[in-house]
Amino acid sequence: MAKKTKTEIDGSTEERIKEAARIVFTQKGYAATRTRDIAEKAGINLALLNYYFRSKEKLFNQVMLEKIQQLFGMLLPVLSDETTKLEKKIEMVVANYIDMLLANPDLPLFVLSELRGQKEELQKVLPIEKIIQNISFIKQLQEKRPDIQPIHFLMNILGMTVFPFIAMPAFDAVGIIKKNDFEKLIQERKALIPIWVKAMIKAK
Amino acid sequence: MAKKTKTEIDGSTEERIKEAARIVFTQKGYAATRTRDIAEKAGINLALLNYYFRSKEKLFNQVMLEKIQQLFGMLLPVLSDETTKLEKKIEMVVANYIDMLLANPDLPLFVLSELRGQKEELQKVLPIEKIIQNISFIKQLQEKRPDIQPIHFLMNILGMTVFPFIAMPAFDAVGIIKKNDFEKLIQERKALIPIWVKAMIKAK
DNA sequence: TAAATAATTAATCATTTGATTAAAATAATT
DNA sequence: AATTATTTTAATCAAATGATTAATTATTTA
Repeated sequence: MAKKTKTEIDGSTEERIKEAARIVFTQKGYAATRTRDIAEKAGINLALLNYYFRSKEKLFNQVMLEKIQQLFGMLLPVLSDETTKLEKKIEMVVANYIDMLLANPDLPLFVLSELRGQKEELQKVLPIEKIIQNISFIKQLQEKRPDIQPIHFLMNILGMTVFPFIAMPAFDAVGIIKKNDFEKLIQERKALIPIWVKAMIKAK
Repeated sequence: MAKKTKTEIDGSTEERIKEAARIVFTQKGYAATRTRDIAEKAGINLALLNYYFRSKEKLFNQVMLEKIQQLFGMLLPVLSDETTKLEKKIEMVVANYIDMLLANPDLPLFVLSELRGQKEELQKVLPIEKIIQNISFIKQLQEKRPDIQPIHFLMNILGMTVFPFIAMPAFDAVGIIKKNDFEKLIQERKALIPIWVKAMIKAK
């Protein structure tokens, strides 16, 4: 932790470094990111980065934890709400998630690819054991379809929602989808995915 | 291209380097890969790598082209076959794709995350413009559901099939899924995804 | 205002890393 | 066998890069 003082409590320097780090890390990944790039983007001297964050890895871990929270954190509140019924939950999760992803299109690819690298510190900090157990979403699915593992439907929702954002750079690089059409496509999916998920829950 | 001679036509040295490169690049990504790692894994002197492939980037491009082919190449033959009807195509694509992915679990995350980096050479080599147009799969979908863009269903199939492999490292790092359960889950999906896709094509 | 603390910078280190070179070992050709 | 060409290695280079240090500037505090 950097020592706090009035000058940077308002977030000026430390926060500017972190914001630059968010952008560069997310765009290029940990290994391809140079601390000099972050410093330049933040408009500060390279030494300041180490002054505030000690090392590239420490800075990365802070950013990464945020990003993991951002990517997974939204799911629990909705999925574990006891008062909302299954169909409504599906609609809410998909709509919320798509909105978040449209605001952070390269978030999933960043988090999922960096998690492959197994930064030790990170996997401990996640209390996701509860996520799978306590959330009522799982129970609701089990009631409707006791013959199919609930995790399947969760993967289907996430897959259909998140995959387009993961594949977008590839599709874009190849010219399948023009940047502009993408958002339109995604907006359509916001309405369609809940319909599809409900259909597949019923499907025999 | 390296000069060919009897000794390495059988693939000994050059192929051993390439095979090591496939493994290391796929596991760690381009930026995090050190040519020394590849050399060590191949059991050869570092200079040999440059002797055969000139540079890290040239070696990577060769591997990457293979991997792209591996990831996308399988789709066209099945999807564009005029004689196979839609339902059968869905079953075949899912089954073939899952088998391929089980044999190459980190292929999608590797290709999709590296494609984000926009290596110029690569995107030109792909004649995927035809893929979207000529394949009869698209037409078959349009006949059944003229009210929905066919690309949606393609994304659903790919998303439900590929996403588990992309999210697996994350789920694994967090302990959601034990390595062993994963393959069982995937095998279940081989039968389930076609059922789900057919259901969502009918869904109104 | 003076002293002390914090923030910032320029210069520099030490390591890593992709790549090259020159020589040695191996294989092919005559 | 002698010569030539190819393959392989050890040693080294040069650039990139994460990090540190010592000095300078700005801010806070007494």
